[in-house]
Amino acid sequence: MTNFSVSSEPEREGGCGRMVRMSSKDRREELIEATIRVLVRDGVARATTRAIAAEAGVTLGVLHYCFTSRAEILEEAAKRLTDRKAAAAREAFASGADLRASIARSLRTFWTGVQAAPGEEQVGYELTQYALRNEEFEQVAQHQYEHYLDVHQEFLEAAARSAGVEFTVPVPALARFVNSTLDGLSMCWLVDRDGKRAEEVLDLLTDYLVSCVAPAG
Amino acid sequence: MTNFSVSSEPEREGGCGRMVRMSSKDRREELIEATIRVLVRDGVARATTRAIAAEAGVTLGVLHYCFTSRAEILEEAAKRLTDRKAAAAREAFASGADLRASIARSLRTFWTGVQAAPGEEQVGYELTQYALRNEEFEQVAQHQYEHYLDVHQEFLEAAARSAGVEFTVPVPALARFVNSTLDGLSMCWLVDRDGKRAEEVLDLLTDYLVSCVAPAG
DNA sequence: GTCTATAAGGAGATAGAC
DNA sequence: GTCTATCTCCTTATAGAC
Repeated sequence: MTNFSVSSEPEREGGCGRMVRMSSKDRREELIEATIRVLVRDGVARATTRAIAAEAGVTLGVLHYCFTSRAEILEEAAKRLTDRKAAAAREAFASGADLRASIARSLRTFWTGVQAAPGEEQVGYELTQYALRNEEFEQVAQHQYEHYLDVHQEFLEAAARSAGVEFTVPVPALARFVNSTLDGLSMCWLVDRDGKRAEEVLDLLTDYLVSCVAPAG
Repeated sequence: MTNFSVSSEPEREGGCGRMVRMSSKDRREELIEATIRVLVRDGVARATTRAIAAEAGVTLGVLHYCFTSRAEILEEAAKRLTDRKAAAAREAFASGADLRASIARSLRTFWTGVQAAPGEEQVGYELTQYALRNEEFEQVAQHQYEHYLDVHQEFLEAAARSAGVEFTVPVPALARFVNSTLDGLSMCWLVDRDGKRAEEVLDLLTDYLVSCVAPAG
C-alpha cells in the first residue's frame, strides 16, 4: 500500500503549490464532487475538464490520470447527482392518517428543496437533454427517470397505505403524472420565478391526488 | 435596388459553386431556416456557425455578413421556433358541446405532434436550459413560457365556453398545470419512449380537467 | 456580394520531465 | 504521483482578395 494520504491538510484550491499525495480512489472521489459543484454552478456545457480540474485544485494531467475521458467523469457525476436527488426525495416523504395532509406536506417539502437549490434542478434537465443527444449517455437519462418514477410510486403507495386507502387508477401512471407535473412546474418556475402560481399548481395537484382514492378493501 | 435575386434556381447545398446572389433579407431568412433545421436535427450545442452555414449552403463569411454573431442567429431561430410551436398548438384546439371529447381530442392531437416531431420538443427544452445559463438569452426562455401558458389558457377557456361550463379553479393556475404536465410528460417520454403509459397520463389529465368545471352561471 | 484564409482562443487528450 | 508543455482539433469572428 503505497497509495495513501500522507497529510491531513486540506487540498489547496488554487492549485499553485505541490499537491497532497492521495490515493487514486480518493482523487476520483474529489474530482467527482468537484464535477458536481461545477455542473450545478455553471452547467453541463461549461463543465470542461479544465474547469473541473481547477475546481478540484489539480492539474489537467491528474484528471486524465484518474479518468480516461470527460465522458467518464461526467457520467459518474451525473449518476451520483441522480441518486442523491432520489434519496433526498425519499427523505421528504410524509405519511399519516390524513392523506391530504401527507400529500400536501410532501409536495411542500419537495418544492422548498427546488427553491433552495435551483441549480440542481437545472442541471438535472441539462443532463437529460445532453444524454438524449449523446448516445453513450443514454443510460444516464434512463437512470434518472427510472429512479424518479420509482420514488414517486413509492411515495404514492406509502401515503395511501398510511391513510388506509387505495388508488382507483393505476399507480405507475399516477406516478408518471406526478413526476411530469413536478418536472414541468419546476422548469416553468426556473424561467418565470412565479412562486405564487407554482404553489397554486401544487394545491391543484394535491386536490387531484386526493380525489383518486377510495377506502381500501 | 441592387440587392435582388438574379436567378430562380434553388440554392446549391454543397456550397461548391458560386452562390446565387440574394438580398440580405432573403439570406437571413434562409439562414434562420437552416439554423432551425440544424437545431432540430443536432441540438443547440452542435448548432455551430459552421454547421448552420453548411446547412444553408453558404460560407462562414456570408453568415457573418448577415448576422453579427452566433447569438443573434440563434435567438432569431429560437423565437421563430417558439412562435411556430405556439401556432401549431392553437391549430390543435378542438371544441364542442362535449367538454371531455374536446379536451381528449386536443390532448391527442398535441401528443401526436410530439411523437411525430420529437426533435422539436427536444430543442425546445434545450433552448430553455441554454437561455437559463446565458443571460443574454433570458428573454428567449421567457418568450417561450409566456406563449405556452397563454396558449393553454386560451385552450381551456375556449373548451369551457363551447361546452357552456366554467372552471371552478383559477384558469391561469390550471393553464400552468396543463403546461407543466405536458412538458414533463414529453420529457419523460423522450427518455423512455413508453407511449402506453404516456397516453394513460393524458387520460388522467383529461379526467382531472373535466372534474374542474361547473355549469356556467 | 462572395469567398478564402487566418486570427485568436478554448477544448480534450497525451508525452515526458521531475 | 504530479505537473508542464504541447498536440490536434474545433470554435467564433474577421480581414481582405476577388
